[in-house]
Amino acid sequence: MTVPHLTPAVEAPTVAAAVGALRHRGLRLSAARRVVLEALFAAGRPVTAEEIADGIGGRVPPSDLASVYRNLEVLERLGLVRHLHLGHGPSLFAPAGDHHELVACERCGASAAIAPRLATAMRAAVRAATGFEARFSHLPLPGLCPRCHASTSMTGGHHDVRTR
Amino acid sequence: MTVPHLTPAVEAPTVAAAVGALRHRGLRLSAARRVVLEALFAAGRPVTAEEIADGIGGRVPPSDLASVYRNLEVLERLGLVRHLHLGHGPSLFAPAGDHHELVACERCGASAAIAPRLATAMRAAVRAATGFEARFSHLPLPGLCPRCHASTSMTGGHHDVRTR
DNA sequence: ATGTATGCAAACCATTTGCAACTCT
DNA sequence: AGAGTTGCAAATGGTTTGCATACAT
Repeated sequence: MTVPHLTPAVEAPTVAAAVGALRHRGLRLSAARRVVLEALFAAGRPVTAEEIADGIGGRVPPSDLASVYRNLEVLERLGLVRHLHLGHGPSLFAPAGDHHELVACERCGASAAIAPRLATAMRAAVRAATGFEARFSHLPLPGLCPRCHASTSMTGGHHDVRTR
Repeated sequence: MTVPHLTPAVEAPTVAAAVGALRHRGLRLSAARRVVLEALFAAGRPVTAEEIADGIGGRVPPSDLASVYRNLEVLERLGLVRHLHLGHGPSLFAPAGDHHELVACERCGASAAIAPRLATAMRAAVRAATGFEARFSHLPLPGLCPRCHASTSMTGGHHDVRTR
């Protein structure tokens, strides 16, 4: 899977930003909260709330799923986290650091960044044609990754398959 | 209860196509099945399974939700129906007749068709830039309708708001 | 007659909420 | 001290499944 942002093992900027934003709103940096942040950065790719609660494969301590959701919501409101949908399956969460616009595979979830120039061009074209303002950050531009597209072609044209 | 509804002009081709496809697969055209088809066409817009079960505002007889889902799945497998997602909220179902590519508002669900020419151009651009094959039929191209975009601007730049 | 489809209830998954206990600041 | 948080359990909303009955062919 292509992940648009390489996140080094830096916890500092994350927690630093979090502390500032949290304090500024009279909120606390609790242990559980920090773990959610760490999990998001440790994963290095968009992850589900459940993956975070499970501890990202042992890289961070496991925590309560309900609290994970609550903290993700808080962090998202603060602009530190964002979530995105792929159509089927649970929402994915990622650090908000880099607001990439993405194209994602409907079938396997792989994603790739869309160059700002291209995103802007498409936005203009869509605006001119429909009046809508296209955005590919919350909901990615949908499509099929090269591999899935290839396998679709091989199998011969077939209808969508629910992958849940 | 028998609801004596007037058959809209569009029912004929629908049911005709359905009968053919169903029979061809050894499936039956039951009353409940026909009602789902009629509901889809009577609605004139993508609708939720629940709306269909509720009878599309009295225009078709209400039916069991589980059966509606089962029938939608059958009809979709036959290529008579398709479903699409808007990110939040339930899936929407529509007749598969016209395979429009759509742009949909993330906030209010409004949608508009994307001209084939534009869709093709974007597909080519995305393919060249990312290798992905863009598709806007199952998952629409995401964005904001003119109204929601305007209200967003007025309110001053703010983060996504969950509208569920 | 016979395999399909239906209706109802129960199960499921992702997510949210109520609430008493707890802990940052 | 006291508001913000947590963990656990229970509630939600959307969708699926088990099963005995009813129906299309």
